[in-house]
Amino acid sequence: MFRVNRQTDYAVRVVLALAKKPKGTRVSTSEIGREMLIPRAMLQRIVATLASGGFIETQAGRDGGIALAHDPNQITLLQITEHFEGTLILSDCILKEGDCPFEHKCPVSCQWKRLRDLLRDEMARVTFEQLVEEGKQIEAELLQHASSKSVPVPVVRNLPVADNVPL
Amino acid sequence: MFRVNRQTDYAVRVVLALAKKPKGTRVSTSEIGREMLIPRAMLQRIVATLASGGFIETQAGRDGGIALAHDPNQITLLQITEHFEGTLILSDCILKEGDCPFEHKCPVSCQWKRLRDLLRDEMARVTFEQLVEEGKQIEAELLQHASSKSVPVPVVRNLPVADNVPL
DNA sequence: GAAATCCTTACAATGTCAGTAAACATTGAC
DNA sequence: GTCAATGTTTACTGACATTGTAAGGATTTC
Repeated sequence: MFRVNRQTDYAVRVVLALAKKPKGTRVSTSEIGREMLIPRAMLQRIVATLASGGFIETQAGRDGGIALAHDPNQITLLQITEHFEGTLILSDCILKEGDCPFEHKCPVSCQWKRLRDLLRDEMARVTFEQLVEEGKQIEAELLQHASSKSVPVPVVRNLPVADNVPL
Repeated sequence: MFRVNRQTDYAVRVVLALAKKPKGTRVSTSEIGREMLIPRAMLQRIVATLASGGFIETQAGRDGGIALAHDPNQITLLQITEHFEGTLILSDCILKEGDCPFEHKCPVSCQWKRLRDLLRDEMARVTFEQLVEEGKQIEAELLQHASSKSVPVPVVRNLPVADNVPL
């Protein structure tokens, strides 16, 4: 297949939930679990992993909880993803030097590498500040169209959508 | 993780091997297996899958073998990949309508969708004709530098490499 | 009919992932 | 100091996908 683990999805949701709140707001894990519909035990590991990556600050004990360690505009989708998935790789053949019997002679590995760099670059541009903003826009659109009959479709602004894929 | 199956990698190699040869050349599976270092039993399945996708034409019997069904410039990396992996998906949350409890309210799914479209678009631009050309360029560079001391590093021409990824 | 080839199916070994559970450590309120 | 609420860590299980092996069947040429 070709997709991020569910754990990573969950982690993104957690960071987004924190990014939505005023800076420094501390929230208990269980509260986030309720809000974001994440199984408790999974969430425990995710929180620990986020903390080990320095993305959140944790506070044990009564009234404890977690809070973002940085501004949402300093945290990118790439950072969270790679912290949970490891460095992005589209094909094993560029994983290790010498792992592929064709080494540098292979044009395919060059392309996989180029595509990976492209994807990484793009993911590095997506900050959680941006995601929060887009979330607000989407909610505004939903409210605006609430009484209309048409189904509201969210639009990501200022971002060209590539749909000119042949075949 | 985040990578294509080995089977897909193998399949790409098979198509590339065929694309390198003069149009219509028929090659036996076992020969490709030797050339591309693919386990025999795996290769059988891969060839069958390629045939079912209409990418190759097969001929049973003595002097049989496989040949490309189309020009290399009509076959893209995306086609082969999606035929073996299914439609590209970066995150499950955009897999099915109604599968994600947040539906369209979620800015994250919008981004995953945008990134996926970007990647698909880029992969659709990579044809096997291009891969063959790049392979020739790489070999030429290798020959040119064969007597020099520097380790030859292949360069993909006219393709910007995104390495300005922060952090 | 025999040999070479592609096609299909079943199966086992391995690894990954999602989720559960339980014990532990830390903190603040009383 | 004790207790309760919270985060931390580890072990385990079941489900599933992936890789690879093996065997038999179908097709074509000689």
